[in-house]
Amino acid sequence: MLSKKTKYAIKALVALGKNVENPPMQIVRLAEQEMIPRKFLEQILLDLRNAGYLYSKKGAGGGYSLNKNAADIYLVDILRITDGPIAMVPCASLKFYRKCDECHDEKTCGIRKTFIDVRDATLEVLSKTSVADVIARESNGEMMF
Amino acid sequence: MLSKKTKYAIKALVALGKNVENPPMQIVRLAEQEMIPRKFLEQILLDLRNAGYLYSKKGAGGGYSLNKNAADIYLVDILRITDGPIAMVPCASLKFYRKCDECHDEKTCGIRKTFIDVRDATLEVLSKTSVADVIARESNGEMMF
DNA sequence: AATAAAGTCTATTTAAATAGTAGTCTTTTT
DNA sequence: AAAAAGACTACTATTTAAATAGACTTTATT
Repeated sequence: MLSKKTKYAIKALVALGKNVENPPMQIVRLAEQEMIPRKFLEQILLDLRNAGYLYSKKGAGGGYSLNKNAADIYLVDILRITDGPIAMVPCASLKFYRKCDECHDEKTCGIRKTFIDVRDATLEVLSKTSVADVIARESNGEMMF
Repeated sequence: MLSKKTKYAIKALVALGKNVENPPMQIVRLAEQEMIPRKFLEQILLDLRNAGYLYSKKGAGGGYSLNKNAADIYLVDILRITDGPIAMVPCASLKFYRKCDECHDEKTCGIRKTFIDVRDATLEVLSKTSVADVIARESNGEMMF
């Protein structure tokens, strides 16, 4: 399951993506608008900023805005920032590989390949979906979330 | 991430799949062999049994064995028993649908479709992989887990 | 019939991870 | 100088996963 952190991150990016014509948005406003606990959102935005996805400005009139085009921000990358690995087992992770500790012998474990396939299938979808796609779908009247 | 419960379940099924020519295997033996905490394994086996995947026999000479052919036990079904939904968001779940609570308005949420696609991609892999496949791969010398 | 060897079932405890909060510091504008 | 923002770190609470405990039931053996 996706963590709330990730859901909040996506929501924030979508909101900022829609706000792109306007001046930067303050954390407090964003938190209220998206119903996200303010201090929690603060941390999330910081992470996204430190990863280069957001631009922030301090002081009066400051706030947050996207640092990239919404079409260039892919959900995979966001998930990796907020939730870590995409794979369901650490040993099948591309970016966060770790040895599985239930597994005494990597050579004789029969499930890794399956979960690498799952990972690849997931990656296929998530690395093609951008924040812009999410925004586009919202207005489409499709049933979502 | 897969829970330990699920990993243990898969391990147990694999071990029982290999034990199919022999008399039923006792929980204690299985726990020792697979290095799974005994009482925890006990619960897991019960779940698998109640779902129809295992046969158990009480009393002296009793124990557990597969109740289906290993080729007919698919990982999807096991995951659903031990971890619940396959989807990453409740509103994208086929078997465990729930409304997402961060989402005030299902109509205007842009991420559901993406996570339905992810779910379908995952399902595609997991519903084609059986315990027999896992066993077959073990002996293949492929690097796993 | 008695005993021992198993599994069954439910409740509880512990530990880890997630979610959320608090507070102080820094930068920028007015 | 003051006020309005974000930056950063530490802490607390809540939830979920993992593990443990114990009393009960069934079956085989003697």
